[in-house]
Amino acid sequence: MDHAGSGKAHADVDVLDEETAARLAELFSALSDSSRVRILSALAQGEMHVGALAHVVGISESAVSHHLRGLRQMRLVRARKEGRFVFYSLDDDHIADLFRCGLDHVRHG
Amino acid sequence: MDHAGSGKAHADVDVLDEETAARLAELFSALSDSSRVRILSALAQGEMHVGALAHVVGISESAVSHHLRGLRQMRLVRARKEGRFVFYSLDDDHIADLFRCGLDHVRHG
DNA sequence: TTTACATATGAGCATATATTCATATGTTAG
DNA sequence: CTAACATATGAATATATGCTCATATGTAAA
Repeated sequence: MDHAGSGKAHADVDVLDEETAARLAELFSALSDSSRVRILSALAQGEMHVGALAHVVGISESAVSHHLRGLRQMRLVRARKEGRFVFYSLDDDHIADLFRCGLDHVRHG
Repeated sequence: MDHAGSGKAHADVDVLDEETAARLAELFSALSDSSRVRILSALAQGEMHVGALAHVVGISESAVSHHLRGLRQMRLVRARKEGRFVFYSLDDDHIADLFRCGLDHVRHG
């Protein structure tokens, strides 16, 4: 009996289950594009509206909006309407932590 | 004078420069696939050879090998040859940290 | 109202990526 | 040597992804 009908493929190693792995991959996937990374790095300094983000990051407002949609759906950013502007900010400090954690590895890894 | 000829697009917000952003995105990109996430979660428990990883993760040895190549190039995993086997392990503890950091967000985020 | 502005969104395209298959390389056993 | 095994790798394919363009929605000013 080398494996039972449980979720684990092998008794002696417990891999992340497929669902958790998929969600984790999805999270990292949200950070796997340089435009999104720059958007988030800008938002790490305070809220900013779409047009300003586009200007600062250097891509079109449409592209920014598309990215923000994904980031919103993953609850990485939060939107606040003010007149015809929509200000975005990081949803919580946890995001910035994850961000810094990656930066550490990139810089002196 | 709202902007000089420096690397920054706007004086009052410093976005990550494109190169650093690209490297950070590349790092997260390495973790943006559920198969790779499961491979790394397995290696977090100790070194393992390719065939075992394939069995545990549930994808072909070829697919595992392709993934490991990318992970090796990004210095996320390290290879050790022993006879005809090649044992892989996480390159450093920093990887596991980044991993846990993401898991925290997924679980109680 | 009309006009201009700010953002959102769907379609289309071009590129990237994950997997499979076939094959190559390298190792051990007979 | 040959044969079986373990891993690596290139090609091909299918799917995913990022961007642009056109357009839609919503807000504010004239």
